[in-house]
Order: sequence, then C-alpha cells, then structure tokens
Amino acid sequence: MAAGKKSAAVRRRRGNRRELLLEAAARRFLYEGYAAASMRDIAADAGMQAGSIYYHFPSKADLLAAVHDEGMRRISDAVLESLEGPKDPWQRLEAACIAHLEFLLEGNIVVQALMQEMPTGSSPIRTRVTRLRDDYEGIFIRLLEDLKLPRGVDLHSLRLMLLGAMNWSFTWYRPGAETPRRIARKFVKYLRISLQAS
Amino acid sequence: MAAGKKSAAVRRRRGNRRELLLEAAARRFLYEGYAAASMRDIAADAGMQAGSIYYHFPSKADLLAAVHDEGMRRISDAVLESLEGPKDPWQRLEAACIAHLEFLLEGNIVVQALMQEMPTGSSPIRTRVTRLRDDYEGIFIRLLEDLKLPRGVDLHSLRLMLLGAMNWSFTWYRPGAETPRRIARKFVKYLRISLQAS
DNA sequence: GTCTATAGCAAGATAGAC
DNA sequence: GTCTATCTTGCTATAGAC
Repeated sequence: MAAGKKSAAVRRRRGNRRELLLEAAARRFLYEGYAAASMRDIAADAGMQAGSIYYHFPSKADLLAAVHDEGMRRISDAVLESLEGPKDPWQRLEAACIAHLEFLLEGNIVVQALMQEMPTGSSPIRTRVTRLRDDYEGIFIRLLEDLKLPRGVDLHSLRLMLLGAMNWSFTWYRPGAETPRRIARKFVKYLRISLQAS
Repeated sequence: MAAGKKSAAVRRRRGNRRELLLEAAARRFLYEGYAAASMRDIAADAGMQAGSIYYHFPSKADLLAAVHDEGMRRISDAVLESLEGPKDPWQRLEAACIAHLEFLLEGNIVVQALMQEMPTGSSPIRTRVTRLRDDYEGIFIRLLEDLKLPRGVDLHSLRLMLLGAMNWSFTWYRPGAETPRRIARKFVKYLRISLQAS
C-alpha cells in the first residue's frame, strides 16, 4: 500500500472520532447546558475516557466553539443548497425557510445545540455566536432584498420577525404534529399576504 | 407600639431581603446561566454570605423556581393591567404585545431571566417552565379569539408566530435603537394587514 | 437572620504509561 | 490515540456561634 492511501485512512478515522465527540458534546450541551455538561459524560457517550478528549480539543470552551462552528457550517450549507433550484424570489425564500426549519427541528443535533446558548450576557462565546449568526442571517437579508417589496417595508424588522418566529419554534416544536416544512410554508404565506397587500 | 405594627415591619423587611436575593439570582442566572452562577456570587450581590441564602431558600433549585414564579407573575400582571383600558380587539392585542415586549426588553431583570433557561431537554425545571408559559400564553389565545378572524386562520400557529417573533427579539434587542413599543406595533401591524387581507 | 468554617463532592485539566 | 491516576479548584449545602 502506498503511503498516501494509509494517510487518507488515518485522516478518515481521525475525523470520525472527532465528529463522534462533536455529536456527543452537542447532545450534552443541548440537553443539560454548557456548564452542567461534564467532560466525563461527553467522553463516555463517545466511548472514551475524559482525558482522551484533550487530544482532540485543548479545552471544554474550544469544544463548544467547535460545535458552534460545525453547526453553523451545516445549516448554512443546507440553506445555500436549497437555493440552487428555485428562481422565483418568493419560492427561494420559502425554500430557504424550509431548509432552515428542517435542519433546526429535525436535523442534526449539532445544529440544534446552537439554540441552547442564548446570546445573553457578555461572555467571550457570546461575541463569537453573534458574529456567526449575523453572517448566516445575511443570506436571508439578500433573499428579502430580491423580493422587490414596496418602499416603506422595513427589511430589517422583517428578517428579525421571520427568523424569530422560526427560531422560537425550536422551543415548542414536537415531532408528530405539523412538519417543519408546513410550519415554514405557513410563516412565509402570512408574510406574503401581508406584504403584497401593502 | 402594638404587636401588629411590629409584625408588619418585620414582614416588610423580610420581603425586601428575599426580593433582593431574587433580583441578584435572576441577574446571575441571566448573564451566566443557572449552572455557572454560584451561590457565593449571588449572595455577594445581595450583600450577604453564601450560607445565609439557605435561611430564605432551601436550595439553589428552589431559588431558580422562585425566580420563575416571580417573573411570570410580574409579566402576567403587567399584560392583564394593559388590557383594562382598550375595548377594540385589535387595540387590546396591541396593548398586550406592547406590555409584553416592554417588560421583556426593558423591564425587570426577573422577567428577563425567564428567557435564559430554554425549555430543551427533560429536566424537572423544564416541565415547570413549560406549564407556567402555557398558562401565560393562554391570555394571547383569548385575545386572538376575540379578533373574530375569518375561518381558515390558524389561531394556534398565529399565537406561536407572534409570540415567537417577540420573544426572540430578546436575543437581538439593544437599547437605543427602536423602542419595544415600536417593535410591538410593527409586528401587530404586519399581522393585521395579513389577516384582514385574507 | 446572618456569620464563619468546613464537610463532601464533582469538575476541568495534566502527566506519563502503553 | 487512548488509558489510568491524580492534582487543583470550585461548588452546594450544613453546623453551630452570635
């Protein structure tokens, strides 16, 4: 076997272990909160001992940061991918909202972990979260701009209202009732009626 | 002095100390999260030693529960009071939303502390928070029913959308820009245009 | 009611064997 | 890369003086 092949296999295995840790950490952070989640429990969920985590991440705070980065990356990718098909501006907005809600409500645990740490207070992590979130929400600003809405419509408030309604659904959504897709469509429909009437 | 008078004074003083502790705890819970906030810091903020808290509250969990009860009581009272004036259903909804957002965004820290503990996971506190919140949001269900909206409008989703947009504003609101009153009016206006057009 | 002192425990992180 | 063992620190809660 060539050295290149072996190196690729090692890299894949390493990635798996790291990803396993990320998922375990995300689950614990989500269900117990960052401070209450212990490195021992996270390690156990990933099938290793507490000390072994520190080979992959230098500290608990770095583990949280990695979860945030990965979560934002995944939902951003999903939303951007949903925009490759539709051309009509309203359909594009709807597609983005469906992707956003599907990933948030029934998607990966890493994405859901983003919701646990509310950007309150003034911790160092807050700055990071806020910046990442602003970048992501820029996607929606551009989608709203493309709608060519009548003057006087406040795109800023509009984005906050739409994304706020969607993000808050994380607190009340339970599987089995309405699907994320139906919720997203309903929210966009309400907005659409509203803004086309004005 | 009669015994009754002295007893009233004692009760008032006790209430002050207890309330001081509630505010201090709410501030720490809000800015650091429940698990990360220490009884030592809470006590110091209230001007006492850690051990002294346990004269007023039997445990840290009970302190959190007391903060939640008090916060829900305050915002419920404020919203119900805002409904005493207006008679028109839409004006009543707007008044309630203004009261909700003013208390949430610039009101008491005890109310704001309600936002920190997201109802994720399955902790015992989650059940309590969810029940208290459901009771409170019942006020808005009744306000929406009074609007006599056309059939086919889903009051359930409507309440979730409106309250979601408002509650999420807690994550982005910064004093100095738009006032809570203006934000509330904008959200209600959007809904109103939407629903009257359908 | 509040204090001091401390028991009892669990956490994050490190060191070195393998 | 992962393990075991452990250091150090900080926490909640209690006991008893005042």
